[in-house]
Amino acid sequence: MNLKQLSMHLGLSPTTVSRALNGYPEVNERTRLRVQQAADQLSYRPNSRATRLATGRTMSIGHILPLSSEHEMVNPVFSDFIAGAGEIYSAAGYDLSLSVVQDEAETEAYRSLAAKGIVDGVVLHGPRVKDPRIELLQELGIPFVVHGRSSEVRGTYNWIDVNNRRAFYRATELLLDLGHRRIALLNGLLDMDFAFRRRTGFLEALTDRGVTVPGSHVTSGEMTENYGYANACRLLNEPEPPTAFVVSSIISAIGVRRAIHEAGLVMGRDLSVIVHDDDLSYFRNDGDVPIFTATRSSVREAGRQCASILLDTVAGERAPVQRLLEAELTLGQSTGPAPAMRDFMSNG
Amino acid sequence: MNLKQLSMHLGLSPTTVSRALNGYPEVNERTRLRVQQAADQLSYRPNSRATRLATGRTMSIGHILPLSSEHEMVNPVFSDFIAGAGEIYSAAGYDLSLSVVQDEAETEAYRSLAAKGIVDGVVLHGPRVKDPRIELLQELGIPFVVHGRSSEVRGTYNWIDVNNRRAFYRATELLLDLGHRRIALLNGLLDMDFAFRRRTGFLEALTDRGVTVPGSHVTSGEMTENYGYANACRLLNEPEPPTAFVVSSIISAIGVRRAIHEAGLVMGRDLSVIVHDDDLSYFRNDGDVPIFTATRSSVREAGRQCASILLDTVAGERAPVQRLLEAELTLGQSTGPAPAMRDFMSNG
DNA sequence: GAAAATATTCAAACCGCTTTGGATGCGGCA
DNA sequence: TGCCGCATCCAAAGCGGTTTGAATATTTTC
Repeated sequence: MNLKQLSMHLGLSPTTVSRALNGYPEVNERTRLRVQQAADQLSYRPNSRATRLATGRTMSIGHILPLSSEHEMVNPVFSDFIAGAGEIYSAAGYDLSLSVVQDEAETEAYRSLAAKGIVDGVVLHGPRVKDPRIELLQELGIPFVVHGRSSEVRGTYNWIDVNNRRAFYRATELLLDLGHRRIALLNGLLDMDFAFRRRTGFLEALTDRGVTVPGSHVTSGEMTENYGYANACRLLNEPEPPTAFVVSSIISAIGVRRAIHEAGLVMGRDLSVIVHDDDLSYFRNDGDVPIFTATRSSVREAGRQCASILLDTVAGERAPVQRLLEAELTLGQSTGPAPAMRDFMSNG
Repeated sequence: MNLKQLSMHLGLSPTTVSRALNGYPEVNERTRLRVQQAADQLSYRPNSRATRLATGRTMSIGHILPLSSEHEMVNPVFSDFIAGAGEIYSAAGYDLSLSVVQDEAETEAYRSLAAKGIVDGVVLHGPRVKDPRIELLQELGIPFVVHGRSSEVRGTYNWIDVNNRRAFYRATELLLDLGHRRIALLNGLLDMDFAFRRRTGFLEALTDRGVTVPGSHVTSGEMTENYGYANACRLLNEPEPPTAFVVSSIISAIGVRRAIHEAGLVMGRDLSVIVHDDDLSYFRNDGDVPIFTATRSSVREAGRQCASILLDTVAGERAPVQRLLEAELTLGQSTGPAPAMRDFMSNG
């Protein structure tokens, strides 16, 4: 059932039927009703290939999921982000077009998305500290929004980010307040903007209190469980091991917990851990007292907000939106006073 | 730059240019070269909206990510699956169109995908024991492939599945061989086909050895970390707690491990755990001796295979493909002889 | 009651590509 | 020389919608 058939069936011109269904004012209300009913009954749905060609818009948003050839990890945050964004897209009648791309081909992927006209806008994931893709997208003139931002890129563009610096500043501060002085950071890859900012927050908090930590206590890598485990093991075996960890991902934190247990220690008593919690749906760090003390910010909500910003931009909204979400610092079971201080307190 | 402009620039007709670029034989080799070069140089890319309308094919595959309103979890396996499938799609020049849909709207989503012609084929995720979507897709006549299968749906269709029954049979068997008699199953939601089959395998192994377990030891739910934790806690507090767990997901198994630790017990000594390991990229259960003894089957590889089966089907391949992947049973640190047997052995 | 204004409908052009059904030109063959 | 076949190219008709510009009803206005 296509438009022509439907219009013949109704004894109307395609023009009128099209207008009736798309809510244009220049069609009689009674006619519109008749058309609407016939369309419902015959379950007519406009062929979107044709609509897209005619309107020049695709009603779909592109996401690029880069797969690094060296690091085999898929961003574990991706599916929850997509779930959030997808809600908004569906509600607005948009599709989501996902391209999985080897990262060396990413530039080409954007170029091609733009030129072939398969999307109306793009969400940029995992921005680097200096991310050339932003300028590329600007140059290509596609509406876009960045999930995160790129510290070393000038100019304004849409982005939405967690206040990573402040979150990690506060997390570190809390540990310092609890008496910890040897604090380690298990961070993401440093070329990622979020990791860079988290480290900045971490280091600033230490500096502001006049605390220094050895370089070996500040690590970065891909945030798998194994990464957390391996680094925690290494650090716990140092002559002067840290008494607290700040961990960039709950997944790595699980590895840290494993290392702590294996060392015969107790998390929250012998060692404190603060994680950044993206509020992933399969690992809810909630409950009466959450497992981990955490800086929490819902990645799903970020997805929702990204999507609506982008849809506004696609619809012609001019001024770029820059939105900084504050993470809440929630206390869980994984933090406590530094051992030394605890001894001091119980001795005194 | 569109086809018309390019053809004028070359002094050729659109027909010839189109044919030259698409490799049709009725164009002079010298001309083809000239066209090819001009296209490259001017970086002409056919507008895919137009191509899609003209050819009637979209070169894109649909995936539907159902979001349940009651269960808020996003399938944690999804992103790795997509990563695998996406590799194949990119290589074949296909896009991936993702719809995030509240599950009560899923039927409508398929209908609409088909009628509006936005995809050439569909991958069905998370099939139920009796899944009406399969018949729907057959009725709609869209090429599709199921990741998993639906036990109570007759007729043949493309599917690719892990041999869940056998995997769990073998896992249970191993535990029985190790002397365990009180074995609990922490399974996924029972209307999911994979969970149903896993339970079958589990129960069959017990029956074959004449072992019975109380109903409370066979649980099902959404496989979050909390689910594993809560149920393990409950079971460990029973008067006759299980000595071993079979767990359907590595994420839930992490919760189980947490419960075991909190109970002051040691996994692999006091309690054995076998998990099904989908080989997720952020939680590699490998290393010299993997953390968990596991039935392992890569979901990424399943994604690849699903994708190629579907592309073949879209290309006109007639016979439905049914492929059963065997999971490998890999020994890790989480299993050991049943405590009673250990005592027996050390006493003897 | 006629002219003007407004409401309603339609024919046809268009979006940018593919593809059908010729055209055109050229060499080979009888 | 005339005809045929082949290689090469092209005009035009789709694909199935939207949108412009104009035509036809229907009211409104005086």
